Amino acid sequence: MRVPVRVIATEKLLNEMDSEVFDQAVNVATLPGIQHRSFVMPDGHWGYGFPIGGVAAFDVEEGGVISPGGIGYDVNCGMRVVLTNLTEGDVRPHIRELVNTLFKKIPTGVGGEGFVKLSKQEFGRVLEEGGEWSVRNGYGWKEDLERTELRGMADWADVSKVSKKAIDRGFDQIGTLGSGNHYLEVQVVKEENIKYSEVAKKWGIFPGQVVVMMHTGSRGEGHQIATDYLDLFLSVMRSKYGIEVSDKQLACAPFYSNEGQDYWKAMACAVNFSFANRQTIVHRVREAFSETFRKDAEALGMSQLFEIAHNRATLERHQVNGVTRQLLVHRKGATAAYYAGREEVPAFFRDEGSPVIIGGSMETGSYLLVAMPGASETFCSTAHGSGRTMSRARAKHIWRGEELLRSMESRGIYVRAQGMGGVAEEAGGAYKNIDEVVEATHVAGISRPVVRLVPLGNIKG
DNA sequence: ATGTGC
Repeated sequence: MRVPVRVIATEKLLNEMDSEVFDQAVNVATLPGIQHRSFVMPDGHWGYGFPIGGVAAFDVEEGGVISPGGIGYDVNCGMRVVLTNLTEGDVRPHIRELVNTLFKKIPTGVGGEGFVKLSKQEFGRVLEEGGEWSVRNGYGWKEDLERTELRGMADWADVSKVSKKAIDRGFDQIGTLGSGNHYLEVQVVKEENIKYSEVAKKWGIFPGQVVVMMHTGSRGEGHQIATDYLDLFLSVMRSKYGIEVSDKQLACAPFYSNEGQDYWKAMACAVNFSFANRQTIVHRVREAFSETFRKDAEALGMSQLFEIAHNRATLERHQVNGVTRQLLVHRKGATAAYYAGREEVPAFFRDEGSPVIIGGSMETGSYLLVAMPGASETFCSTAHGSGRTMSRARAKHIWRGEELLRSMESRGIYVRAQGMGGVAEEAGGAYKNIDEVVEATHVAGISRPVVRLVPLGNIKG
């Protein structure tokens, strides 16, 4: 091990973690160029190579590596929140119509095709321009970009580093949600769930308000790019760069190598795909609300609060032992928490720090938080979700999709899903207690809860 | 996560 491992958790969460998490965090701590600590966030669980909830930063000037396993197959998977000026009283009577309209307008499920029809050449521009492309083509508002990480565009993207296969998989998937734990949810702000009213008010959040949250990523595009470069790194890692790893799933290459740079530029294309994807979905969400409530999206106050990813590597400056270094921070199932004073904080949030979006299960709710200065310890990182407590197979054994839908509807949550198996897999009971995860990040001083959001309606794959 | 596994 080149650095120690640090797990951020309460005792209960620590006891719930599978033992593979610790083995994996130890493996990560052996990789070339790693700095300070190999971290696990409180929602950590077993993943491909690196744990989900893993954070590792590599000094790129000192032979530090880039590793697809530290980023995840779903490159730049992330969260976006759009506000409305509607209240629970406005929306509840129309929730079925609203959710059905959303379900019709936003394709869900594996292999779902979007409504955006493009030539493969034009698709290259999507991969290089991300959310900028979407907004320029009428999918979203210019000000959405001011409230998106990196302004919705990783500007180092180079489409020539992306395989034809990846292009073929991605070019018809813009504006699609996907499957698994990806979802789009209509949520409500209950007065008693506002935890930090000063910041909530500044962000335009009020008691009774309805907001929209989504969780999706780079679909087949990012998956293929990750697959392509995992293969490439495996073939050169030992022979060309002499890097020995304890687990093949930790395939990596020096950041400043031909292969490392090619993946860095291809990864940015997957990042841009996911920005364009979520941006285009926001456009459809506004259309669905407009149709249901017979008002323009502007009149419905549908401005974007924020969007932030939890599966990416980013070049950032951090202090290590009092020296500022250029680090490649890998966050896999970990949200960036840029506290006030960091250059990454968008202008609107400069005084309080960046929002953090932590998605929970469709039964239990989600959180908005704000980054805290203690995140300087974790390379500006915090948790990203609840974290599963059991396999999808086990969840399907315990719950029946149809039954769960009926039970949720009786509790005021209307869900539309592509398949009933997927519903059972995502049962609230298959996840850790999100309140506990959030509390662990607060106690650690890395992020502070602003509001807990509870579901009214949800669409999923 | 994924045109879901070999």
